[in-house]
Amino acid sequence: MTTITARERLINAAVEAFAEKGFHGTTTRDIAARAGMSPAAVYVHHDSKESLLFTVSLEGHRSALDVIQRAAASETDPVERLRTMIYQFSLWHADHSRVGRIVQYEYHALTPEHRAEVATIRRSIERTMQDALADGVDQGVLDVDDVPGTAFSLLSLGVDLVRWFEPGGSRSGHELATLHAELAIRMASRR
Amino acid sequence: MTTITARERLINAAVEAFAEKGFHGTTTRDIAARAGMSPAAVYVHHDSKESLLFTVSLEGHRSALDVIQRAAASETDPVERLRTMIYQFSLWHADHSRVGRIVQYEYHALTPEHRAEVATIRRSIERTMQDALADGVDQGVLDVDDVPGTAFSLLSLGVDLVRWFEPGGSRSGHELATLHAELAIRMASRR
DNA sequence: GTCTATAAATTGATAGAC
DNA sequence: GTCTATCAATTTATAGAC
Repeated sequence: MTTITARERLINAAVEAFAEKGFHGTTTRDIAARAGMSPAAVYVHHDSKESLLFTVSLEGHRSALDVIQRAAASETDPVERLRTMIYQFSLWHADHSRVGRIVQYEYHALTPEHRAEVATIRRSIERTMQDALADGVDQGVLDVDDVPGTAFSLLSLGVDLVRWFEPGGSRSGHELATLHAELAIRMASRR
Repeated sequence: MTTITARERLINAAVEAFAEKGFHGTTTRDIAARAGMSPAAVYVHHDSKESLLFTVSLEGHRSALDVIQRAAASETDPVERLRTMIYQFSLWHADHSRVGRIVQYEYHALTPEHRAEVATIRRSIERTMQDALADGVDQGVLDVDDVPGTAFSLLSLGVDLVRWFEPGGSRSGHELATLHAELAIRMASRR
């Protein structure tokens, strides 16, 4: 049995609210109401509105990094590894589109210190993607002129999902992730 | 000689502020200060903070649509047309990254009526891209399984630039747009 | 740990003098 | 068309009772 603490209820409410209205468009009253609590209850469990954002953003960044690192480690063939990495990264953004929106779009609302902390995770994600491309080029299986630029572009496919993706829409996350993986291989494989 | 009206000064100030802090994170006092005016002066030239956003967003959407439509009309060969469309669309997002950020990320801050108006422009952009792909497939020059999905993915390359692009950074808009155009051809051309 | 009540500051927008 | 002054509402966060 999973017990949901008041602290977690507030985090879930913050995810909903921040994803829907953005950090600055969300009031602490709104978060409290979504969690079924009074405005004052927020501050019993969290220091500030920004610390609530940081909690969500940090957890989201860690989860996205974990997904792409696991995918990178799961395959040895560079082409299949690329396919899995892009599939999983895009699928994560579809399956966690609300958290993903907060991760990607509320980055500037973090304090400088908190922003610096998630920035290191972002760099790890980018490096993981670049390393996978560079290794495929070294093995003579991939053909990538501009490794950093192509890595960014591949990640953009997943990232940009959160701008418009709605669960229950006409396309499933699996469908979009499969398309992205296919496009990624065309972008990076030898022809 | 170009005369800049007070109204335009306020629009430029709003572009800066909205791109930097988002619509809800920007105060009308901030906009006024950037334009070198008192807070009250804003309302002499614009009805509300949201109408300032709408002015910027509408003009931005129209400009982006214009760029991709001109590019589509400038070439007849489907491959070269695709290259030009993606090059120009990505270049526009790099050259207008602040307006682009407002176009893409402050869409939900518009009133429902204003949002509906820019939504029709968005659909035109997507249709222009889809038509170009479908025509190339018909001519047997492009190979695209999922035309709507691929069109979205191609546009994502340019759109996602505005999330991180800074003028004067290590990569020029031309460089990125050239890369995107090359990747687009690999994604959509017959192999 | 929850609430009601409220402080203290900020916000979008307006009034009215010049 | 600009300003100073200000209103009315809202905001983040806290105080203190239970």
